[in-house]
Amino acid sequence: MRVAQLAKAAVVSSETVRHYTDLGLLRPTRNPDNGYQEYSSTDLQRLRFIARARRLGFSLKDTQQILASADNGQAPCAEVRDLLSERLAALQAHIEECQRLALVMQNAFDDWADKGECAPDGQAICRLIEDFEPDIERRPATPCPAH
Amino acid sequence: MRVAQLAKAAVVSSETVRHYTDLGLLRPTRNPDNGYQEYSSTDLQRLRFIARARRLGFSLKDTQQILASADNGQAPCAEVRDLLSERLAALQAHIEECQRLALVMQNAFDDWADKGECAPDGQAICRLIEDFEPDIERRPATPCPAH
DNA sequence: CTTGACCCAAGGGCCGCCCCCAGGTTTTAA
DNA sequence: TTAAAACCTGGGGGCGGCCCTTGGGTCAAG
Repeated sequence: MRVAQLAKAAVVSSETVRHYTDLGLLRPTRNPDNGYQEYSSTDLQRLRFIARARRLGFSLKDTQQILASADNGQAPCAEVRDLLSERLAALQAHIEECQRLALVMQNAFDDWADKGECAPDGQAICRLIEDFEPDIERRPATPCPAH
Repeated sequence: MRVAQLAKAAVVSSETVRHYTDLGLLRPTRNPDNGYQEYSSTDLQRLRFIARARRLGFSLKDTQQILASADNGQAPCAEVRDLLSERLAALQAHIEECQRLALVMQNAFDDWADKGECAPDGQAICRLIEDFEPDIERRPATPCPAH
């Protein structure tokens, strides 16, 4: 199979296939006539595996590691379980961080409903923001402003 | 003020100050003797403004836009309110996406508790993952795997 | 024989910084 | 007074996970 066929079979873009190939996650051979990449059914299996792993919340690096273990003939299940619980914990922390931010935003929004426009007094930039600093401790910036 | 002093005063890193300067958010003058950047108290005000805006969930680009309006003598309040509600909506969507993912992960984790190790049958990579494809429709990959 | 669909590699772009380099400047303390 | 420590400069690369572009080469259908 060539790039586009593989991509279609696994429902990802050709770019993604190329990207994974560059990362060494897929290992096509070369057609010596034209230099095209030739993917095997094993590559399709790997690609589907990667897609599933991504949907399960694993990073590409995680997936790389899992595949490497499997390539070494080791059953990666234990590793997979550990990784998953790490990723899940991190995701939950991330969610909480986002929720805190959402609260802050909601509060600001409600707060601002009554306040009028900035008098452009030449001093302030926007009092809505400048006067805003609630009971919130120092927090980092936007955790992940939604893609 | 020079970079480090400004950074300290606004509780951000010097790198951040430099970054914002590169983006044109801060506009220091040059000390002709040594080429150092010289920041004014206006820059400090702007920097604090930016930091607050970031803590409120605005992107740098948003902030840039807001500052540009203010620089043009326009009261940016309306814009700011609109932007905030957009950002909030996006963040909530993001949170929901993350929560869906967390559920999937949790389900997989529970599911896997009983299943044993992969028999390294030379075929499968890791059945935990390969056999996993629950009632979940096609979803994109990891929304934002927690920094 | 041309059109259009595919292939290639290499590079930049996104976001918001952080970190490193090599070299010049300023400040502090011995 | 001098040496070390701490600062400054510009430019570049890195993070993640791709997407998109450029400038080619290849190939199937009409």
